[in-house]
Amino acid sequence: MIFDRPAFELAPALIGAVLTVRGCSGRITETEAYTPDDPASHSFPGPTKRNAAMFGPSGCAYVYRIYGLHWCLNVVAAPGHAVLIRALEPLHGIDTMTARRGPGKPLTKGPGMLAQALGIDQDDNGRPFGSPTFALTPGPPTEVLIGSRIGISKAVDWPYRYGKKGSKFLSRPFPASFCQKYSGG
DNA sequence: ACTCTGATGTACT
DNA sequence: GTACATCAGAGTA
Repeated sequence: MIFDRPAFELAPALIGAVLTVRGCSGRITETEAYTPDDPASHSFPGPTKRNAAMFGPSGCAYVYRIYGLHWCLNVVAAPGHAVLIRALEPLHGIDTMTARRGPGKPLTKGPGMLAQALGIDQDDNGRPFGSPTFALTPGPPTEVLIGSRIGISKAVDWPYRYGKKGSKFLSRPFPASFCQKYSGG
């Protein structure tokens, strides 16, 4: 898995990859790309205390708090680039994830939900992927849908949202999207 | 199915 | 003071 490349290349390549966090894992079904020239990106103003991990080594986590309540998990790509993990298909540790989320609640169909399900918080900011307990492993080639990003107010039309075609584990459907096949790596 | 709104911390003007 | 890369619950239909 090559992390040191633009986020709009890493983001589709992560669709189908397996994310493992301390015994819980899931197949990535939805991502978004954020780049330094993107007004919606935390890296747009340049390095700050919050976004420091985005300018650190590739292949590490960038974790931030959103709306005072939730954590969001990104994968650092090239410097100033990051990929937001927005949804997963749960694979292992489902009982643990259910305990963290609460019975009957969706586990991982949104960035805040999956961070809670996986137990992600501030302590994971800057942590490198590549240990047995914190890993990102490539998946098979996958058909990837492309659309515009969710929950932002700037650069609304940039086609930087990516999803696994046909997946039921998406935060929202992809309306009338492009579809392209990516090799999972 | 949908729309509306409250909750809450932090970075920024 | 304002703006968030959000979610859950209540209300309407």
